[in-house]
Amino acid sequence: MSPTPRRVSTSTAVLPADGRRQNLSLVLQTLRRLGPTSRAQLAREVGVTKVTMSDLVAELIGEGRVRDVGTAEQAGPGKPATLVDLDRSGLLTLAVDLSVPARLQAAVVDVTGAVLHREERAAAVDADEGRGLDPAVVVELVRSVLAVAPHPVLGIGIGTPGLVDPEGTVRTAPNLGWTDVALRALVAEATGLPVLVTNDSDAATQAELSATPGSQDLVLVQVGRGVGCGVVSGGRLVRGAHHAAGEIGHVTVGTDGGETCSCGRRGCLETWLSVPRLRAAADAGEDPASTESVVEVGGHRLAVALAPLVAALDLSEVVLAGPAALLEPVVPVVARSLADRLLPSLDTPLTVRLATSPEDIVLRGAAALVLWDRLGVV
Amino acid sequence: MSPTPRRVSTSTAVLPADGRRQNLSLVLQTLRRLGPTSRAQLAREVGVTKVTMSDLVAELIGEGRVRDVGTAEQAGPGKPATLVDLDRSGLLTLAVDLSVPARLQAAVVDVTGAVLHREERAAAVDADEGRGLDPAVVVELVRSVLAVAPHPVLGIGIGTPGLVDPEGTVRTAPNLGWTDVALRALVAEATGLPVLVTNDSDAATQAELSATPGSQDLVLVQVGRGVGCGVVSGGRLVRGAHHAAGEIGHVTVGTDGGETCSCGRRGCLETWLSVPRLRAAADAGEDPASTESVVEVGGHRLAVALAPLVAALDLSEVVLAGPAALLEPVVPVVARSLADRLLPSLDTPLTVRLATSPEDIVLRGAAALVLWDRLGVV
DNA sequence: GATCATTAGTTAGTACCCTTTACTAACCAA
DNA sequence: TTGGTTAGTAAAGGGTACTAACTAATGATC
Repeated sequence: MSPTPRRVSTSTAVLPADGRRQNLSLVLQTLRRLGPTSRAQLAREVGVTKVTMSDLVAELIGEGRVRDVGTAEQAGPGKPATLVDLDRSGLLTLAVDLSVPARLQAAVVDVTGAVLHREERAAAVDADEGRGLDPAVVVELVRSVLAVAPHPVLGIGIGTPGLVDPEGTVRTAPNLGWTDVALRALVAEATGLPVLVTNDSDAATQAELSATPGSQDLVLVQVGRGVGCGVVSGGRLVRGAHHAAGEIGHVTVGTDGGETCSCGRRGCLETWLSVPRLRAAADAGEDPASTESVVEVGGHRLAVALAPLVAALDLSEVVLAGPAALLEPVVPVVARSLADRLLPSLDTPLTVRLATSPEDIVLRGAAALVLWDRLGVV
Repeated sequence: MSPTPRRVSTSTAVLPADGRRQNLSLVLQTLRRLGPTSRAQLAREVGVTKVTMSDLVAELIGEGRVRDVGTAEQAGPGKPATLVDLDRSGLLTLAVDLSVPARLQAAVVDVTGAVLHREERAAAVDADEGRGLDPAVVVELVRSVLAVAPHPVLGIGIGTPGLVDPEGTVRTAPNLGWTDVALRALVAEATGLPVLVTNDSDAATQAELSATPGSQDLVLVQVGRGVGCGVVSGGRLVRGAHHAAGEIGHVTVGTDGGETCSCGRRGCLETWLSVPRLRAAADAGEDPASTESVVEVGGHRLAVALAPLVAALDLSEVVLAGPAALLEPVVPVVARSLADRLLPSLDTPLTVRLATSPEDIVLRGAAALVLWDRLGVV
């Protein structure tokens, strides 16, 4: 009766060529999802005719993005299918993780998220003494990895702490001692490649999103020296009015005071929960089950902060990322406190869990963002 | 260096006809934004050639959506423009507001949001006695207004309390005593028109969004018997994993207890802030400036709940909707408490304000949703 | 073993959408 | 009057995806 028309949100006109590119991206996404597939099957999945799909596939084969992988084993009557698949060796990206200054990383990542080659640098950053990270170190690291990359890479993705504007300029990054560093422009000029710069929490969230494609509404909380998060609503990563979405580390939590924070106020989320705090408690052999323990208090306060977010956005998942051993005992605390503070959901209940694979989560997310930007592949 | 390609998020193929429809919608949106405009100007705004724009406009004129409104006064050299504009009289919708059972409303609304004709019904609902609202009342009300509508209407938009699924079935609406009422199907069958059913807070948020098109990231908090909200992130209304986004009334606020709520738990947002509570305090002549006043406490608790949301989504506006006289003193309290609990923004600070025009906000929002669904006009 | 049904993929022709190019119409200014 | 500028239309062309009809290859059935 009211068939909601397929309509997109653009501010500019859609030309036939735009539709074509969209459909090409859709083919790549479908191949990534299904693996080797026949043209006929692809046509059914994407919703075009076999004729059009043959044409689309031919174009992608011509670009080297897709290749023929032989015929399928027979299953039922009819001509056996000739399968095509992503040319996975040709979809490499260079990913950079600046989230830990003492361990700057760059790596060649393939389309599955596997790290093929990695290099690291240690940078000594002391923001208090005005000694920030020299961007030239990043450029050198990128050049070094690029020199040994097996194929030309599709682009460069960089996950960095701090606030990043859409132009790829790092507006402020206290952890790196940066203010208004035009990182994208710098690396792009040095390499001549497309460069994407993103906040590290956003990159991690993108990695999680790629790993669990079913999730459309989740928050990923990254616990490190501080606390940041990435929010996915309706399958889209939230950017925010000032590109500062996810900055929850200095939100006051609770209505009963708290410790004084480095920002000068009291009761910030970071004063309740952080890796240094959890590690100190673990090293001291504190009992995590005790009601007053760091794990108990930190998980509870995180839930207090997340509850309004979960309710207002109707999220289905809360994901914790960071040192797995330290965070694992926090998960049930958060789950319990959230359940205490929210109306139970009618359908599937809220899931609270650790990130599926915390290793290299920023690197993989940065790579995924490049793939998405260049190919429309998630 | 990295020109992010125009790409849309669909799961199905984009055909040229889809692009055409998108472009037609874009013309209507642009006309709504600019008012009477020449074809040449439209072509520049939308990003197609004059030729294509003439064709698009001709099609819209043929459909009766757009009409010629004479030539412009001369301004500079060249042939004077022949202006076209939305045929505003032909873009009527029927909007229904079920948010207050004692005052069910239906109205004919034009494209500017003006209410042309209105009817009301009073329904006595007592959920505790199992006496819910008879959906036939809604159907009768719609029929009655439809009978006197000056033109055929584009569609019917209904704002209702409760949880609404994408099929237009009201899953649960305690205020109406409803469970699984297939409202869309009922009204559509009775009228033969396209029907859209939405949560009332979402409709209100849509109305606010239409009124202030610049805002892309905001939360609208509707305070009534309970508290609900609508969240807009990146210009899109958030739906949530279970179509239950915005249900913040029963989130526990604070870490220091609170009154017992109708839901059985303690410290829910609704126990701190609601219209009955504010009205009782106002009637009792309580001093709103007192630290312990209902206004002070309610505003503070709302800020406690909103702070993590504002930070995580990097919202730029918090809008309060409801009885203006009661809410007006709450605004500065919320603003102050939010500022206390958040890091100050680098750029434009957070705005806290009342809804631009609280009258008929649900009706206008429901109408806006119909326009959006049918025409792609915001 | 021949025929039929079924499925994969291609070829040929068609319809639609937007563009480029070229034109007319209408106005101002010198 | 002539030149310049802008609005709008006409005709032709290229890109995109469609339908219809075909070939190819296989299993099932008689």
